[in-house]
Amino acid sequence: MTVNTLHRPTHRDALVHLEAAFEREDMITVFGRCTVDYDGRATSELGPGDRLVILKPDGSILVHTDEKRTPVNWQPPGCTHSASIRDGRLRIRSRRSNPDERLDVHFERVDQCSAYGVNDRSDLELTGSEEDLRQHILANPSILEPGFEPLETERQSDAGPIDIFGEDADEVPVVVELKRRRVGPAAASQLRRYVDALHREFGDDEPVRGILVAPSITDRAADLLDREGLEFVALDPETGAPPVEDGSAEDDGGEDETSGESGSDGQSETSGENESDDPTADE
Amino acid sequence: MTVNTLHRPTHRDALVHLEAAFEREDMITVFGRCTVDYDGRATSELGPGDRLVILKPDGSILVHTDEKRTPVNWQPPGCTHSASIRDGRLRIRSRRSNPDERLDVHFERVDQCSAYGVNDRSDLELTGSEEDLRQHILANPSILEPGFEPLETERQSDAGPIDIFGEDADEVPVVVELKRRRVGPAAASQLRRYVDALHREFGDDEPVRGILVAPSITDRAADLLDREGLEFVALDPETGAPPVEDGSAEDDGGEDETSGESGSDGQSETSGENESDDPTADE
DNA sequence: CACTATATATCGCAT
DNA sequence: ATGCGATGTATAGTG
Repeated sequence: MTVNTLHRPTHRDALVHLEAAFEREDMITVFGRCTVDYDGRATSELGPGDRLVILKPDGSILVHTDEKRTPVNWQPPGCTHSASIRDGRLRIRSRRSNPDERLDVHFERVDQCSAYGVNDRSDLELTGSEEDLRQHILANPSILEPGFEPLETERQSDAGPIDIFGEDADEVPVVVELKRRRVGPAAASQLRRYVDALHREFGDDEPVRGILVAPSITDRAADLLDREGLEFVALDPETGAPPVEDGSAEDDGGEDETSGESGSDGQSETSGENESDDPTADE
Repeated sequence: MTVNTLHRPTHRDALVHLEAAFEREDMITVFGRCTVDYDGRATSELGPGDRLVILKPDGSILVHTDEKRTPVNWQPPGCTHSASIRDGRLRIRSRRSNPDERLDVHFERVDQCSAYGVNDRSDLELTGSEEDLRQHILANPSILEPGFEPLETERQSDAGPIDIFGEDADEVPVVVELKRRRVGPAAASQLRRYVDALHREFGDDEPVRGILVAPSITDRAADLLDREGLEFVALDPETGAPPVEDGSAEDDGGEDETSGESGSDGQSETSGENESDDPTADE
C-alpha cells in the first residue's frame, strides 16, 4: 500500500502515524490549523491558520498556505524531523546545525495526516538553460560573430570562472558571459570583473573584449556596457539564434482535443472527459 | 467539512473531485504515478514516477518528489488550472500567458486526491532582514562609524536606489549598501555602481565614500573593494552589532523537555510523547 | 567546508 | 507591464 491516511485524527493518533511514517521514510503531508515558529538565519512567527505541511525523508519541510509558490515557512534538506505531544497537541519540530536552525509547527487541529511511499522515480530532462546556449555557440561560433574562436570554457580568472574565453578574427582575447534571460546591470558588472581580471593578468597594453550574450538587455545595463566599452549580442538560449524582435505569426496550434476546463474561469459541469479510448485504467 | 479526500479513485472520479475543488477554490493535493511536461521559459520532460502535486486557488502548481525543497516542476501564481481525461487517464494542465507557459501532469495512477478548504490565516512576522539592519543603523548611526549622519534612504541614483545615503564626520558623501548575510563580489560591484553614479552626478572632484555593510565578506570581495577604494563594515542584521568573530561560550540552552524523536536517526517506538508535564512549557 | 554562479529562481516595490 | 534588487533564496559545481 502506497498511501496511508488518517482523517481528523486525535493528536496522539497523528503522532503514532507520523512516527511510523518517519520509520518508513515516507513523504508526509499534514493539513490543519497550526502556528509556526522559526529561528535560525532569521527569525519568524506565524500565527494560527490553515496550512499544508509537507515532510520529506531527506529532512526538508515545507509549510504551504493556499497562496504563492514559495512556502510560508520551510527547512531545506538535512534536518531531523521529530514529532511529539505538547499540552495535548501535536508538535512537529525540524532541526539542523550549520547553520543552527529550528522550525516548530504547533497544531491546534489536525484535519488530515497522510504518508506516501515513494518507490518510483525518473529524472528531469530540461533544455533551454545557459548550458544549452553555450553548446549552441561552441557548435557554431560564428553565431556570436564571424571569426570568433572559442579557446576555453570555464576558464579560471582572478574574478572567477569565465563562461567562454576565445579570440576574435584579429586574435584579440574575448571574454563571453552567457545569460539565459534578459540581463540587467548585475550581469554587466560580472562581465566587467572578468575583463578587468584579464587586464590585470595580461597587462593593460593587451586589449581584451567583453561580450555579454543574452536574449535581451535592459536600457540601464546597455548604458553600463557602453560606458565600460563592453558589447552585447542577442541570442536565444533555446534556439541559439537571434531572438524574434517583435513577434507576429507564430502558430504552433495542435490542440485537437477538447479538455475539461476549470480554475479561475469557466464553470465546470463534470464534463470534458474524453476517455474510452484505452483501458489500462486501474493499477 | 474542511477536507475532502478520495482514495485510489478512478481517473474519472478524480476529475469530478478536482473540478468541484476548483469551483470551491480549495487547495488540492494529488498523489500518484505521473509524468510531467513543461514548456515555457524553458522546456522539460519528467518520466513516470510517484509525486505529490499541489494546486492552489491562486493558480500556482507544485510537483514534489520525496527530495529537495524545490519542486521538480511548478508554475507560479497566475495560471489557470484545468483537468480532463485523456486516453482514460487524468490530466492536469496549468496554463498562463506572459510568459506563455504550459505545464501538463499525466497520471498513470491516482493514489489519493484531497481538497482542503483554507478559511483561516495569519500573516508571517519576520525579523533579521536587511530592513532590520537598516533600522539598527538609522537608530544608532555611530555603529557604522563615529560621526556618520544618514541623510536619505532609498536615494535615487543613476544606477538605482541607494540603501542609505549620508555624510561622514567631514561632511563627505557616503554611500552605504546593506546585506543581511556574507557578501561576495556581486555586492561589491553593486556598491561600486552606486558610487560611480554619484561621481557622475557630483563631478569627479567631489570625493564619495562607499561602505558595504554585512556580517562578513569573502576574500575576493574584500580584494575587489580594496582595489576600488571602497570600505567594509561588519554588522549583524539581527543585533545591529559587530558579529562574534570566533564563537566560544554561546549557551542558550533552555530545552528542558524530552521530545519524541524520529527522522534520519533514532528509532521510534511510538514513545516520546511528553505531555501534561508542565504547562508554561513552550510558548 | 567555503566560494562562486545559476535558476523555469520567486517576490515585492517602484516606475 | 517592466525594471531592479532582496531572499531565511535553493542548488550545483569546484577548490
